[in-house]
Amino acid sequence: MNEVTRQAATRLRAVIRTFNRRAQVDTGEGSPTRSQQAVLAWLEDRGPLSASELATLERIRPQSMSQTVDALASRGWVTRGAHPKDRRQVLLSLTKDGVAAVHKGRQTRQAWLTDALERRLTTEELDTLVAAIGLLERVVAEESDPQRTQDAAQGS
Amino acid sequence: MNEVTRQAATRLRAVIRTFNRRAQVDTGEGSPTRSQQAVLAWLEDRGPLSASELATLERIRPQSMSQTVDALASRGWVTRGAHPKDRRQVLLSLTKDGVAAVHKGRQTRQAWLTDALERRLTTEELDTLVAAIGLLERVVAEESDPQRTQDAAQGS
DNA sequence: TATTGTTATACTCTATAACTATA
DNA sequence: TATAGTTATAGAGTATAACAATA
Repeated sequence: MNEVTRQAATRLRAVIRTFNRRAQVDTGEGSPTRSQQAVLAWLEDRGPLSASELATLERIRPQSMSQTVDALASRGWVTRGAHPKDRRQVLLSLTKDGVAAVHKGRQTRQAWLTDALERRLTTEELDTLVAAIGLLERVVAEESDPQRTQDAAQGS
Repeated sequence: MNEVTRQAATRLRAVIRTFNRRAQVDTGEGSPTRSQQAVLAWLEDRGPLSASELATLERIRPQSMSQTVDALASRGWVTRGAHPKDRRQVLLSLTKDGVAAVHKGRQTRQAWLTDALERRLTTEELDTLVAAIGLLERVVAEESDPQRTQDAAQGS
């Protein structure tokens, strides 16, 4: 094991830990929680999805997703619709309020970060960061792990 | 607001979200939980600390830290000792088992990351990442915010 | 039988409120 | 009065177990 790699891993874990602390912004009463925000963002990005698909995307159990979806439906941010071909499935769709909520939530959660990036990095440093984000996306990408292929392939 | 900054922020938040999912490795029965691991790491790094100091470092309320400390003491990973000058304070110290636990926990939690860094990045790309980690450390650093100066200065 | 979804229950992490002991 | 620490309680987020409906 390369020592440079080991140190990079330690520092990366530490700074992401700090990042996560900073990211716990107070979003106020009317805003989605973090897990709710994630689900709303998936629905905005990919359109109607089933609870199973959302659970796979978020890498949590379907039972856990069930509760998040329930909360979102109670708030009027998503509606449940029938799947055209498979009556077991329930397709979740964003309502108008849901779209507004995800936009507001994203703006609130991202404000501190865009502010910090603007104020604390030069243009060149921002370029370096963007390049590194691309590398990180590669690093954290899912393995083509035989054990998880089945799950990963579920999204129809 | 610069569009490049906005997109960088969105991608950074997304990749860190994925990172966090990947980081939720199964550490098994005998290992510290994530919050326990963090406390053990602080004690290893800085020596005996009070519960208040640990709460400040972790940016959580003292009442919350109390519970984590309680769990660590029950496991025999930390011991409570008297503060030499202030009898209100309780100084937490790592036991031998605690040192072993934090080492094992770090190794387990970090394995997937060092592995992925080694296998998916070239040496030059790793350099870019390390440079970006330095930038991120600056970005997430705490403001010299007048409202929090008192808290931040507590660590004696 | 397998898959989708739900309900019940429990654990981790953190929060607020209220309290004791010490400064 | 202020600070350090604790106990009680609650909510968010996730897990496993058990079940119903549909494929």
